[in-house]
Amino acid sequence: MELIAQLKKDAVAVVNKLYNQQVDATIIKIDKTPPEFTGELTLVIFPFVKISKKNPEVTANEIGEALMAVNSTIAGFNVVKGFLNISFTDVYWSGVLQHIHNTKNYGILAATGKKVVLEYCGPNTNKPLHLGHVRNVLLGYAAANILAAAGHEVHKVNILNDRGIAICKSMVAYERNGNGSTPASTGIKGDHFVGNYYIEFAKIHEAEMAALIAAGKTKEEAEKNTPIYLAAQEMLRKWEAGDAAVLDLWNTMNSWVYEGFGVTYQKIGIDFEKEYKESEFYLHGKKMVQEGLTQGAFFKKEDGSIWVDLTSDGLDQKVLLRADGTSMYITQDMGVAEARYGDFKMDTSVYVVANEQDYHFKVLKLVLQKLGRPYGDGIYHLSYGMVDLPEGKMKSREGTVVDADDLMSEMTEEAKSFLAASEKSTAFNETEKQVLAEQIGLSALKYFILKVDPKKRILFNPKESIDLQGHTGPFIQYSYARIQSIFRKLAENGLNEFRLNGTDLLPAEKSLIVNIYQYPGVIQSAADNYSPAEVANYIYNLAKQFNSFYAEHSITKAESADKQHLRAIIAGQTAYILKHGLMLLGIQSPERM
RNA sequence: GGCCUCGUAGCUCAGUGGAUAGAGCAUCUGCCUUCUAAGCAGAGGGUCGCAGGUUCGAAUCUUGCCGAGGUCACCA
Repeated sequence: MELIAQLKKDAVAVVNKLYNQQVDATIIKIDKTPPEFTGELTLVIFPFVKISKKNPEVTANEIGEALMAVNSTIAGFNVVKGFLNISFTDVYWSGVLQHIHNTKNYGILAATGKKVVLEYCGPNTNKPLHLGHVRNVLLGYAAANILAAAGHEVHKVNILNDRGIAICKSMVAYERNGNGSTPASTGIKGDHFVGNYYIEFAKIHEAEMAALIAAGKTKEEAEKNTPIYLAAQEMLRKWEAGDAAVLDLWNTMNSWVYEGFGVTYQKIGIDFEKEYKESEFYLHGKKMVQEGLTQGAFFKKEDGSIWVDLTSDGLDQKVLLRADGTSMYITQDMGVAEARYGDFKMDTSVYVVANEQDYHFKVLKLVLQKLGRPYGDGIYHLSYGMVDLPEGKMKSREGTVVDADDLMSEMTEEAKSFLAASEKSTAFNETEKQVLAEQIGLSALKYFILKVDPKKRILFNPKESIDLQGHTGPFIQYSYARIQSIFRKLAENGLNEFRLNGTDLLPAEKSLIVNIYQYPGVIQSAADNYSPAEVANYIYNLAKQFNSFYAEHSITKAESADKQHLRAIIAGQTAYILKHGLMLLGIQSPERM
């Protein structure tokens, strides 16, 4: 990065001197030189032709000559149309490599002192996690890692939507048809067990609706008046009233769900520093609404409901508390945000939530700002596109929901059969094969999702399994594993330490160093943009570039000892970045595969 | 209808003011007595949704239109 900054400075000085001007750095445009041209950095000349009053080629040559005179790290330049392609010396790039080689934790940026709380996952406690949650948690976990690598102090938290009508539906169905069975007695994972009763509820509800419609009710009337729906509403009222038996069942069923979630979290490889339960904070949210009313930030309508007027912010009026005093969805988020600030005093609150809630988070931020909360300005909604199936949205009623646990198992099986079909299958014992298949299968799944820009929707076709070759996680893992194999071979010959001696670089060696040099900048940009996809695409390109190098140039049988050391260092740094980058994405790097 | 997001190769995606728009999958052709072929090298495949505007220069910024999705609930 300092390379570009220096070149920019030099360019400003040179242009001002050559053409007797006072230009500022904003008109300097420097890009990475595309691979089909010689050079590492390119200065775009077009902005200067008005000043120089000469054609682009002449201007470029003048500036190129002048730059060489002031900057001794520039080895040469070439001019193509309006572009000045600049090459730096092999000595310079060798020095860069040496510096990186000496840097502990290369890619980790200096501490910023900024505290970030990142909320992700946010499951409802009435059913297991599905593909949508998978994107959420992969994105959240990776974003948290990247923000931490960029120097922030990051705290990962979960929000459990543990109350409300949904869990009551599962509870009612369980009371009717559960017959005292438990996850333990049935051998069913807790979250799936409770989810089954949610499905059970839907079935009963549908049957009862049909009966009501047959008895002459409209669909809308029937929807709200089936005996089981009324029972769920009654259950919710009792819950809010603190009915002991209802609370007991609620606690029991939620504990089953949490146990199941824990297994899924572990399998997918995510964690939380703290979990907030909606049930514990929604009451505080109500107090905040009352406070806002007293302050005059909110207003009360005749029926007693409390509203916020956001029309001056380009939004509408929004109800915060119903006339009967019961809370809204937004109330819990207010309460949780307050509690969280008490816990962490964070500068930024990142909420990883799908883009269907864009409006909600605009409102939340404005409401907290109107309440004068110090954490209001720091609210950031990391909004991501939904995961769609070829038929459109996932619908539990149509059984098209892709279950998170099933999906992970399927990918593991996929990797397992790929391995079984390979001749290197014999190199691993059964336990190793199982571990490897999980690492590779999960890698394929995670990379498939993370390589896509978060804000774009993802199309997932369950019929076409996720690839294990090409632009995939396993490709990057494989590139890493092959480099490790090189180091095992070198170690067999007693070579464990490497140092740079000669400084001559082949173009392929130089361009790998240039690419390695980009890594901290990639982390910075990925953190600024909350985009793990930037890291994912960068490490893919690095792996691809290295694989190409690998096919052309041997390391164990390099032309000279100096070349062997140089390439070992390049390979070592490449492997380090691949592993580190994968780690940021929540993907493991097997040493052999 | 208002607002928001997206539209790039047959498919899945990169590319947010610079050069002849790039990868992967799929199709086709080569490469394993040489560090792991989950790899490498190459071929074909494009009106960057459409039309205007700004600019020396537009996939990128802007306006309009078309298409897809989301949202505008006293649901969460």
